Amino acid sequence: MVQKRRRGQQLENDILAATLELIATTKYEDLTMDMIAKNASTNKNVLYRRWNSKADIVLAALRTQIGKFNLEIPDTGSVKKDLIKLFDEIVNAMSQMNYQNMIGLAKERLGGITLGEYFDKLNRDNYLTQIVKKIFDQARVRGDLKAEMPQQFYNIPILLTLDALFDDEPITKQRFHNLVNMALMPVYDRFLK
Amino acid sequence: MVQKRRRGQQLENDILAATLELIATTKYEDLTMDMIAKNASTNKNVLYRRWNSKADIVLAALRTQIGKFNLEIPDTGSVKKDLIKLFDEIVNAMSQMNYQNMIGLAKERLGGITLGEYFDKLNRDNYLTQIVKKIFDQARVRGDLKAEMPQQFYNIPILLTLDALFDDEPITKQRFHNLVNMALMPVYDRFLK
DNA sequence: AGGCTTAAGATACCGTAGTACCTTAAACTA
DNA sequence: TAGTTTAAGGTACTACGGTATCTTAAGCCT
Repeated sequence: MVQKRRRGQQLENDILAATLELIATTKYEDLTMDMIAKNASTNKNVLYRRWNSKADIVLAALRTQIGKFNLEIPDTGSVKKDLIKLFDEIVNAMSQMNYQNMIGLAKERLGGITLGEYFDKLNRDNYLTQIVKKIFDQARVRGDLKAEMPQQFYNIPILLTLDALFDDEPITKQRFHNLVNMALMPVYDRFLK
Repeated sequence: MVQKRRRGQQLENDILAATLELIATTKYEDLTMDMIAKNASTNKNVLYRRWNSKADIVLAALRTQIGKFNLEIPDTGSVKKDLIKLFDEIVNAMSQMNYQNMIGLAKERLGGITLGEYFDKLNRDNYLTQIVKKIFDQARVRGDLKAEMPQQFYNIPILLTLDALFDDEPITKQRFHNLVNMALMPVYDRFLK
């Protein structure tokens, strides 16, 4: 029985699903483009026609899952409470699904992405930073903003989160609460009424 | 005339010098281990006996230069002034030597190092973080420390510096002053008398 | 239905990081 | 000085990211 030839979005979805399937059991450095192609019953060329690199396809696959987390944009009326709620949701989301050991996985599996690739994306399409910006948009609408914050400051949460991921301490709500209270709010308070 | 066979430290120095020579004109991704080996008149095996990866050898080579900057540990009697002085020295050092375009170079040439490799080193042997720790050691000796700071907080300067390197704004003293005043001191003040 | 265009399938290829393995010079030991 | 150990030199190899090129199926247009 010959497999019907898939096209377009259908094929793309299948490839990302195949990538996710592999990344659940294989660390990033050990994951090969040929493995992805084979698991999706296709070949490397098809991958490279859609994505520019291994990092790209893996990030794309992970992003489909981040979407499923369906993180609400917190809107408690306070930037600090919004941030706490956001990180709580992240910790919750991580402990769900088959993401129990996601910290170790993220470390191992994202570890192979290069700094250039990473920082390139940081400002463009980083999910956490987008949410932080939205939290400040809400504050602006409420009139809670005293001054506009330099763009770079919106990156601080993801920088600290990433740094936290890569050291060997466990990721807990408490730890993020400390980050919010001791590292984020002291900085952000300056821009808030 | 046959080249005498070099050994030990002598060989190691030659290899790092050869690496630096190449990295001055070649971006990280385009630099090959064979190029380094050839330029040092040796072979890849010798490199891999001393360093574990291309990232390792390149970072080691760059570190020899950072050493030459001979950054003094600032000791002004105030953490804030120490940090300002430190970043001023860094900007000065960067504008010296043939480091005029070092920002672009660092971006291009370090961009190929992976996140894992980078964060792995961050806590272990990051030069900037070491200096920040020393600045706090001095504060501790002076009795200026109200409470011990979590380890992760010593990383904030290098994280912000790296993030600044990878966006497209020019690196200036003013920019670092803003970072110190608006992002670092609000966090650190909590631990200072 | 027949012809055309697009993109998937398949295979072969290149370059480089990293390894295996053997030879040989340098340094150490007696 | 002879013998031994250590590490450098040299060559060949593997594996994987990424590319080139050709064939062929799917979808579209008339």
